[in-house]
This record gives sequence, C-alpha cells and structure tokens, in this order.
Amino acid sequence: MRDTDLQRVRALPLFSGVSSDVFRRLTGGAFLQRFPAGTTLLLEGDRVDFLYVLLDGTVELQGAWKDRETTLAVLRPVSTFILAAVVLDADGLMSARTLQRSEIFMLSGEVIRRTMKEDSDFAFAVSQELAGCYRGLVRSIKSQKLRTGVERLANYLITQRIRQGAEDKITLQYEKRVLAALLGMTPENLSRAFASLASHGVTVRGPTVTFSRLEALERLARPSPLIDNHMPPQNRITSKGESERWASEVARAVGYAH
Amino acid sequence: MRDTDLQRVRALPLFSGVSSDVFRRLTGGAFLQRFPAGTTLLLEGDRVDFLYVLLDGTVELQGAWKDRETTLAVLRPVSTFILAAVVLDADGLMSARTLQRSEIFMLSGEVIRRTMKEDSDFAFAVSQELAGCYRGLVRSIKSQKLRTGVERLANYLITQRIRQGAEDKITLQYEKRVLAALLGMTPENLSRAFASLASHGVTVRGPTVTFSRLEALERLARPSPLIDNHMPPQNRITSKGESERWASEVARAVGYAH
DNA sequence: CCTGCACCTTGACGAACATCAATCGATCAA
DNA sequence: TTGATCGATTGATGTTCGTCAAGGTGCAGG
Repeated sequence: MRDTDLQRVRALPLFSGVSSDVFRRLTGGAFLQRFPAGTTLLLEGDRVDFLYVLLDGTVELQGAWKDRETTLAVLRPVSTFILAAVVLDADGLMSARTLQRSEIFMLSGEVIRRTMKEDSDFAFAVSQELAGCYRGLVRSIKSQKLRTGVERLANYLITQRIRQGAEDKITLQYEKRVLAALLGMTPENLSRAFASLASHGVTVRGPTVTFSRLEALERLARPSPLIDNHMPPQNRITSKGESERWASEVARAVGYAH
Repeated sequence: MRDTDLQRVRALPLFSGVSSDVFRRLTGGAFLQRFPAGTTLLLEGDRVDFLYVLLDGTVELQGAWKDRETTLAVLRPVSTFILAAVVLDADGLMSARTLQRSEIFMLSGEVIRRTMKEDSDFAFAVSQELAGCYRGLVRSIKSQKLRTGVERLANYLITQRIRQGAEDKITLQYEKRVLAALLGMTPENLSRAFASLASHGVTVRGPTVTFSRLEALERLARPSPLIDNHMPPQNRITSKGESERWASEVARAVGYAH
C-alpha cells in the first residue's frame, strides 16, 4: 500500500482527530484491495467484518426485494461505507457493488469497535459520521416521498451543478440506469423526465447536461436546504458529517425561512 | 420530576452503560416538560439545543416541501429523538409534533456533546443508537422504493401483530391519516388498501384489525428481515440500536437465505 | 466493413396513486 | 335531541409511473 493512500485515509474527518498512535492501531491489520468493475463486495444479509473506505473508483449501495431492486447511494472517493453495521456488529442491510474498477481500504470491524470504547475522540468522530449519514437518509426519504420523479431529477441536476463548479454544463457521473434507480424510477421514466425538462432549458447529449434557463429549472425544482445539501466542491471534505455541518451553517447564515 | 421518570431514562441503552457520575452530569441541567396534543415541539430548520426523550405520549416526526407533508416516524415511549442534529450541533431536518399529551425529558445538547468527548462509553452508546436509527431509515427507504402501498400496509400490519403479542387481533396505535402519511400514501388510498386486504383475511373495524388468514397475508406481504424488524415486545428494550442488534442475531440464527 | 451487444429512447398501454367531491358515522357541545 | 365537526370511506376522474415492445445509437470484436 502506497503511503499517499494512507494519507488520504488519515485525512478523513473520521480519522483526522485521533492521535497517530490510535490511527496506527486502527489501521494495523487493515489492507488495501483492488476490485474490477461489477464486483459484489457485500450481499445484503451478509455479516460485516470490515469497515470499507473507497479510495478510487465508484461503489453502488443497493437493496432488493422480491424481483425488484433499487439503488440507495452511489459513492465516490473518498468515502466510508457500512459503518453502521460495523458499529452494531450486525449484518449489512444493503449490497455493495463496484461500478468501476475500485481501490478499497478495509479496516477490521472488531478493531474499530474496540478502539471506540477506548478512545472517546474516535468514538465522537464515528458518531458525527453516523449522524451525517443519518441526515443524508432523511433527505433522501423526504425527496422520495414529497417529490415526483421530474422534481427529484431537477433537484439532482441542480445539486450536481453546484458540486461540479456551478457552470452551465455538467457531466453525469454514471450510467443513466443507475441514476434512475437512485432517483427511484425506471430508466424509461428517467428518459421521459429529461424530455420534459427540455421545456425548462435542459439539454441532454450523452452524459453531458447543459442548462440554458436555470431560473426556470429552479422554479420547477424548488430546492430546499432541508432536503438538498448544496455543499460546493471547494470544501475539500469527504464525510457526511462534515457536509451536514456545512449545510447547517449556511442555513443559519442565510436565515432560511420555512 | 419524579424519581421513577429518571429511572426510565437511566434504563435506556443510551445511558445504561455510563457511570452514575456521568449520568448525573448529563442530566444536570435537564428538565421534564409536559405538552398538550398537537403541539409543535420543533419546526424543521430550527436549531436544536436539546436531546428529547419521550417518556409518555406520542410524537410524530414529519417533513414538508411545497404544500406537501409526510410523516417519517411515530414515536412511543421510551424513545429519544433528534439525536443526530444534537451530535452535529445542526438544525433539525424534521418537525416534531405531539399527537397526544406528552411528557418529554430534555437534555442539553451542549452537555451531551461535551460528555461524549470525555467519556468513550457514552460516545460508543451514542454511536450504537445512531447506527440503529440509520438502519431504521434504510429499512424505511427500501420499503418505500421497493413496495407498493398495499404491500407496505400488509407488512406494517404483520410487524404490528408481532409487536403486539402475535394474536389474531391488533389495535392501530394512532389515527389512520397518520398511518397513511407514515406509509407514504393518502388517507383515501389507505382505505382502499385496507379494502383490498379484505380478500386476504384482514378485517378492519375502527382501530382494531383482525386476521383470519395469516398465511394469505404473508404470501402477499413477503416480509423480509432486511426490511422489516420483527423484534417482539418481550424484549423490553427501547432503542433502535438494540433492536437492530436483535434483528441481526435472529437473521444469523435462522440462517436467512437471499 | 458488418455484426452483435449494451445502453438509451420512444410509443402504447395498464397499474398505482392522488385529487376532488360526496357521504357516512361517531363524538360533542348547545 | 339537534346541529356541527372531524375522521373515515367511497366513487369518479386525472396524473404519475411501470411494463412491454420496438426502434435507435454508439462501440467493440470479428
């Protein structure tokens, strides 16, 4: 494992607060592993023995029932996943699958739990990370239950636009079928949703989306800081906890009215 | 505040592991408050200064957007809520409203955070609670995205039946309009969903629901341990963390196959 | 170059769901 | 008791969404 990889793990808010000594203990038995695209890292219901840290590539978290399946999240580096199952020493509720060739750092769940009980700084950092993940899911459920498919897409595009630098053009980071599952619709309906956004100045050509009438798009989308986290990319932070803290700060500064 | 109330707070998994000294510090500036039915305790977007512990009554957590609103959870004693916002010192993403006259114990968020940084046992307990809440939301999203309205209702009924003692009759714990919002549908559609379950042996009379052909209902509902947490009531545990640990143990013992 | 394949798109249709309006039943105060 | 109110239900109707089938497009391999 390269030293720069370990630096990137160290820089995560989850680990940046702990002492070098504790960090060495946490990563003692850990290892880096490479997976090709399309590999199932973890099947829902499997026991979870490791905390995963995605260092390179893309990972999809999905759930299935009967013959249906859906995507709960798509992760990009640097992200941790299945932390909740590790903390509770429980089985995973989601499957994890690589969408691209990926590098993943794996830390022993047992060591994580033991270290949490010994080091309150680390346990606090885990709590902050989990709280951030929790709030991400709250946003996701609200989006799913309160918005139609077109509205979810419109807000997704606005959020991506900000994350990609607030230009009038963005690139979709993964296949449209994956995006459809993430937004809770079929690929067919995603196509139709894009088509209906054309009248709001949205043009799609392959994976690039351009906006010509942002005002019209926002009037339809009505983004809300209580659903959409519009943290821009310059904040080089890669944790749900930190991004939630950012969102709260902004909401207070702006004085968001209900 | 009665001493028995404090005992009930102390018995929560969130607090049961800490020393008496730390518990005294946590509850030092805390106080008990009574609210009538229909009181809004917290509006989404408000800053959260307290951790709430519901000791008596019923509380609904809801979210709104444009002119729509939905229910994310209905809490019964003894439950904590808005822990995630407290940990991150962030604004709440959900509104909290009493459905019945309620007694609520309120602990200073600042003290919670400070104690977490000092006491790793408490910080670990917070992590376990948050991890349990997180997994509850994962279950909720999967149910919402993978199931139809009738399927969600059928599984809700089966879960309630187990929680209420596995008899052939249950009592709905709150108004049907609230249940409808929780299940992600309109009251009208909930009525129709109940009507369509009649052919599966489900009879509704006011708030009581009786099951005459459980086999037929389960064939339709297809409950899954990866979505539905069927923890029975005899486990007198009142935390999401503990109930998730229970669910995992059972899934392993049964050897759930995908 | 063609062929096959994967991904996306489009159209047609039906299922699931929301909305609007009317009605019924239970509760409660006058 | 009467009238009013609230919650639940039912029917009619339209929207949203999923499913099935048929193209279309880009790309890799023969």
